[in-house]
Amino acid sequence: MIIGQRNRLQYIILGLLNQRPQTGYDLAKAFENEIGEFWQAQHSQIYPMLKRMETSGDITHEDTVTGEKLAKKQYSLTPAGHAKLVAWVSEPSPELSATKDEFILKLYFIKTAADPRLQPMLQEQAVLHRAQLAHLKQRRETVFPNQTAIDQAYGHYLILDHAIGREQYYVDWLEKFLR
Amino acid sequence: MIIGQRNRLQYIILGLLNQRPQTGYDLAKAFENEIGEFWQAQHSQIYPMLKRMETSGDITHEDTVTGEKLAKKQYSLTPAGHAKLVAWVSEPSPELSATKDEFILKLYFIKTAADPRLQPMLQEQAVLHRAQLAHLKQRRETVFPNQTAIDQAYGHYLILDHAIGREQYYVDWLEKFLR
DNA sequence: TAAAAACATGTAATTAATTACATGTTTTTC
DNA sequence: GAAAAACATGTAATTAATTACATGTTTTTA
Repeated sequence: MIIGQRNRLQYIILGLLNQRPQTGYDLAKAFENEIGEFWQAQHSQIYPMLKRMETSGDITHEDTVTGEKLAKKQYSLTPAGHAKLVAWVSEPSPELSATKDEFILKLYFIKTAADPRLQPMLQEQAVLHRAQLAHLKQRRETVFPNQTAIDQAYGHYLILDHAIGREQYYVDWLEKFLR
Repeated sequence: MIIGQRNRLQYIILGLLNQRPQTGYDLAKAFENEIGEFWQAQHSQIYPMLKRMETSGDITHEDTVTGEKLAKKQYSLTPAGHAKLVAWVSEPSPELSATKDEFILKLYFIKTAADPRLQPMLQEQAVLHRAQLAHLKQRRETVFPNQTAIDQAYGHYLILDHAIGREQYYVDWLEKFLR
C-alpha cells in the first residue's frame, strides 16, 4: 500500500467544518483570512477535496438555496470525520514549519552591505510588512475587542497573536538593517 | 502563450551556482542547510531542473571524477544565466512569504485555554523550536566568528540572522503561553 | 577490516498546488 | 437602473513537490 503525501488539507477542512457547517466558498475565504497566515489553499483545491472527503464518509452536505436559485452546499462533519479531526489534533507535530520567502533568498545572494540594491529591497519589504502588520492588528481589534471574545475562540486568538508577533519581528528586523 | 508557475527554484539554483560551481548534491545540501529555512527542494527536484537549465543555456557542467571512478558534474553559470540571476534579484518581490505550519493550525482548533491538550502541545513545540534555535545559533558562531566573515558573505549572514530571530520569537511566543 | 555514513546521480509514480477556463446569481454601490 | 463586487461552484491543464525506486563510490568510524 502506498502511503502518499500527508494530505493535511483534509484535516484543516475538518477543523473548519467542526466550528460550523460551511460552504466551499466559505472555506476558501478562511484560507484567505484567519488561517491564511499558516496555510494556503485555493477554491480549485477545496472543491475536489470536499467531494473526496464526502466519498470517504468524513463529511456530508445539505443543499440550500439563497434568493431565487443560487445553490449552495453546506458541508458538515460526520461522526467519523469528527473522530478523525480529534485524532489529528492529538497526534504529535514533529515537523518544523516550512517557509518559502523569495525576498529573503534574494538577500542571500547580496554579497556586501554596500550593494546598492540592498537598501531599496529592504525598503520595499518594509512597506509590505508594515501594511500586513497594520492589517493584522486591525483584525485583532475588531475580532477580539474584549476578553469574552478571546475566551470564546481561544485558538483563533492564539494564532492571530502569533501572526502579529511574527510580522512585528519581520518589520523590526528589516528596520534594524535600514538606514 | 502559457506563463505557468513562477519556477523560482531555477533562480535559487542560479544564485547558488554564482557563488561557486557546484554539483547537484552540493545544491541539495544547501537546501538542507543555509537556505533550508526559507526554501526547500529535494535532489529529485534538483537534478531534473539542472538538466532543464542546461538545455536553456543558463548553466553548463564539467565532468570530474573523485577517486577511481565516482563521477561528478560540476555546474556553473553561463553569461546568460548570470544575467537572468541579476534580473531576478533586481525585480520587486511583492509577495509576502508563505508559511505552512501544521502545529499552529492545530492550535486554531483548540476552543478554550483550559483544553487539556493545549499545554502538552505547546511543550512539545517548545522542545522542537528550542533545539532548532540552538542549532542555528551554533551555526552562526561557527560560520561567522568575526566581522571579516560577515563582510565576506553578508547575504548569508543576513538570512541566518533573520532565521535566528524568527526562531527566538517562536520560542518566546510559546513560552508566553506555557505554565 | 567491516560496517556505516556520506557522497553522488538519476528516474518513476504519485500527490499537491497553481493558474486558467467556465458559468451563473446576488448584493452592493454609484 | 446599470455596473461592479461579492457570492457560489465547478473542471482542465499544467507545474511543483514529495516519496519511492534504483544504483554505485568514497570516506569515516568503530
